[in-house]
Amino acid sequence: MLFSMELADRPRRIPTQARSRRRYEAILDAAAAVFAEVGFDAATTEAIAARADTSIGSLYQFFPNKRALFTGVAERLMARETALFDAVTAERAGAPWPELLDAVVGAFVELRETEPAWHAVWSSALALEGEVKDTAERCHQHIVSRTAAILAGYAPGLPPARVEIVAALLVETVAAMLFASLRYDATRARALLDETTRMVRAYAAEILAPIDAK
Amino acid sequence: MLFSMELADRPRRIPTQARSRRRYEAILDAAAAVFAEVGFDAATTEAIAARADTSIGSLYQFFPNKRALFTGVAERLMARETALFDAVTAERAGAPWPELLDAVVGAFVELRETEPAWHAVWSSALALEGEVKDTAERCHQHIVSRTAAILAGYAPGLPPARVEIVAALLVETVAAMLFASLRYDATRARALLDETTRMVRAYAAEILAPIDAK
Amino acid sequence: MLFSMELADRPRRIPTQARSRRRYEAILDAAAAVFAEVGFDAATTEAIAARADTSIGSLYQFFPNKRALFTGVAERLMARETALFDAVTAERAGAPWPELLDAVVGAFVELRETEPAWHAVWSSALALEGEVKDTAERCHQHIVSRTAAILAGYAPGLPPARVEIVAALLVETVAAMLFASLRYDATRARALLDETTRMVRAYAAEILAPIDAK
Amino acid sequence: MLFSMELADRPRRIPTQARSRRRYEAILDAAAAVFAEVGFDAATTEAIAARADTSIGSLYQFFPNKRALFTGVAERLMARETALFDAVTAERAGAPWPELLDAVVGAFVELRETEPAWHAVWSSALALEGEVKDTAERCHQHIVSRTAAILAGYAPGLPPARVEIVAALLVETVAAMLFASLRYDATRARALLDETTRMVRAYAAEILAPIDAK
DNA sequence: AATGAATGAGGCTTCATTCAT
DNA sequence: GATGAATGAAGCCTCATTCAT
Repeated sequence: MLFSMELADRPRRIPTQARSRRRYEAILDAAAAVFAEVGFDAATTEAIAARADTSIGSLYQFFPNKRALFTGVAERLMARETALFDAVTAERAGAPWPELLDAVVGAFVELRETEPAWHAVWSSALALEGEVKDTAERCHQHIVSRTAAILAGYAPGLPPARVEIVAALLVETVAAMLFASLRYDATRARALLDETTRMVRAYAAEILAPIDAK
Repeated sequence: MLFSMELADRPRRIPTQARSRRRYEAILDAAAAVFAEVGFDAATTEAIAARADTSIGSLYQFFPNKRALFTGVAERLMARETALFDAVTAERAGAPWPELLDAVVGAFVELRETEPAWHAVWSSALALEGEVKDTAERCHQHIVSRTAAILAGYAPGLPPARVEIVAALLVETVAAMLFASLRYDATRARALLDETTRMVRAYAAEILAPIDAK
Repeated sequence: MLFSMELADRPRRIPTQARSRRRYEAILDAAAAVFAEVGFDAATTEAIAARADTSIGSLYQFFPNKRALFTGVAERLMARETALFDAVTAERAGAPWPELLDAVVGAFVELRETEPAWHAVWSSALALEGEVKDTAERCHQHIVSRTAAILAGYAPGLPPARVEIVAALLVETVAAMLFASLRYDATRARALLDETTRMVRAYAAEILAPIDAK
Repeated sequence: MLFSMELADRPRRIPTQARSRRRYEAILDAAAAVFAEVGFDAATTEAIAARADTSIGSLYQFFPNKRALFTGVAERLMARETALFDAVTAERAGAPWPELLDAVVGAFVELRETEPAWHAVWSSALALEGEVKDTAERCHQHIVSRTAAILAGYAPGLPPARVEIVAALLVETVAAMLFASLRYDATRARALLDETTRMVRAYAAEILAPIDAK
């Protein structure tokens, strides 16, 4: 009550001491695993604590409530996602558009396979109210903006409003197909994603073409 | 005990008498509204009963459990969706591809605006186990298959395997953007969907073109 | 409220019209069957109505509540039991004691096999409060008194207080073994009951002997 | 989910720490009292928790469900019963038969007066499915077997099959009269049990006599 | 009288969160 | 800080009973 900010859906504080830090990460890993396995609602704080080899008491030392745990997992994932996007695009600055596209999609396919909570986070993040939603939207928006900036570089003639919406569509589409492909077996998932890049390339070609043509 | 075989996620009985039928539909509507507002897990059977202006007792007379309620909502929606798809495509049989595409997207935009549970159903249906998942998958598969058939008509030279994956991508993409657009304000939602049809057209053009060209 | 006697755990009225009478008996039979199968608590009024091929509405026309249903079953059984005891003992009035004993035990074994609710009634009747308990006690007491009277005939020198307790023990023992034998398979049940009569005979011999001896 | 294998009707864990142990026993005592007062079905977990001066939460920390609570009460009672029987019979090994009989009956009369749940447990244990039934049957069988062994010592000439059924009858009879006497006032209960020992003695005398005679 | 849909109190159980040790 | 026992609000669901038709 006195420290009402503790009620927020955020970690109480991110510890810096090595020991605490380790425990904090262990809890986050456990939470990611449990959320991934059963989803936000079915996940229990006790299961997470057990998975992290700690007590619920300790868990609540770091996270004021269950949503904060989810927020923690989400934020860590979003940070990685943002960093990955920035890294991949920085690395290929100036590369031909299709190559860039492939690189980004490839990187995210890998990310999705590495991060167990990827599916759980993206399917709940936007449904949940509060912090998580904001974080997710911030992450999404960052990627869209960066995409728009890159796109503007490739198609300088495109009006900014259009750039913005095209970027949004690209990001939404790739994210959605990454998501959808989880429902497919490995082979078909691969095929769906390959076909996605083909679609996006065809689309990008049309958008970039007229400008080149003129 | 009496209804021991009715553990399935299906209505106990679907009433035919006008009065009961009305109540049954009212419960389904209420369930759709509540699921739409708070999602499957946060929805309470009591809230649904209250919304339907009935008692929980009555609710449980029709539906043996909460999942059955969701299944009911989902199946009604899926049935409408399937019917809508079939109607729209039948009506434009033979129409130029872009026109067909616009008609389908338009119809689904409207459906989504009419059906409050659309979002809730599609976001939970595939996550839930049992009946619902099957129904959702059947519905999805039906639309993909029909799309594939139509597509094959427009591009007779395309190998069947390719047709299948392209159809899947088209359906997934349109569905996903319908879904994503819910997070946008009306204007930007419109823009996103318009841009989606543009993307899909560009992609379709590329797929259909080589065949025409040859 | 106005007719507060309707709250009693008794049938509302025992119908005399043939049609109603038939339905009343059907309900009682159904109740007996259901109570026998699952016990008082697990029995549902709906299951009983269904078993009797009537509606719950009709059921409640005859019986004001579930306990009344049980009371009805119990009373019918008790009446039969009392009548049976009286008939068997009347028939063998003056017969040698062991013969009488065998006849009574035999008759009750048969009764128990004919009346599905026998076990259910006796195991719940005394646990339940109210009407049923009274009826059961009345029935039990009737049989004990009659047994005492008979016993007094065979052993005129026995002080009345002793006669009473011996009669009670005899009745309790036979009833209890009838009850216990239900937990045994047919062969062992038979053996247990045979052994019971042997025990009772040995006991009776000792009680009657001193008097004969003098 | 975490305790998914603990669906059995057994305690989740039996605590060893003094404090928890005390609470565990308090819950068991409360359960015994409530089951004794109203029976298994009418007992509510909430009433048990209240009686134990705890919250339901705590109750469910030890017992996964209501049946487990009953099983706990039953097993504790059965253990005491078995131990008591063994102690009493061991103590009088070789004593004359009537003395042994009196000692056992006396011990059980006392046990029944000390254990409030005695009646409730024995009247429900065999009706319930699962763990409880098994435990009850094991306990009963143990006492019957021990009785048979003792009996065989007193009457070495008796064929084993007969020993078995006689032992069963003795145990059933004593148990049943212990049970029946609960429905009597103190004086008459005493009288019934005294008469029971008289009956059993007469019976035993007859069984043991022929052998002595030869 | 008969029907069976409607009612809602109340039971069991889970699980996020607190707090004494 | 760490622990994990304790708490109790809240959800799902059943079923005895009522009442409109």
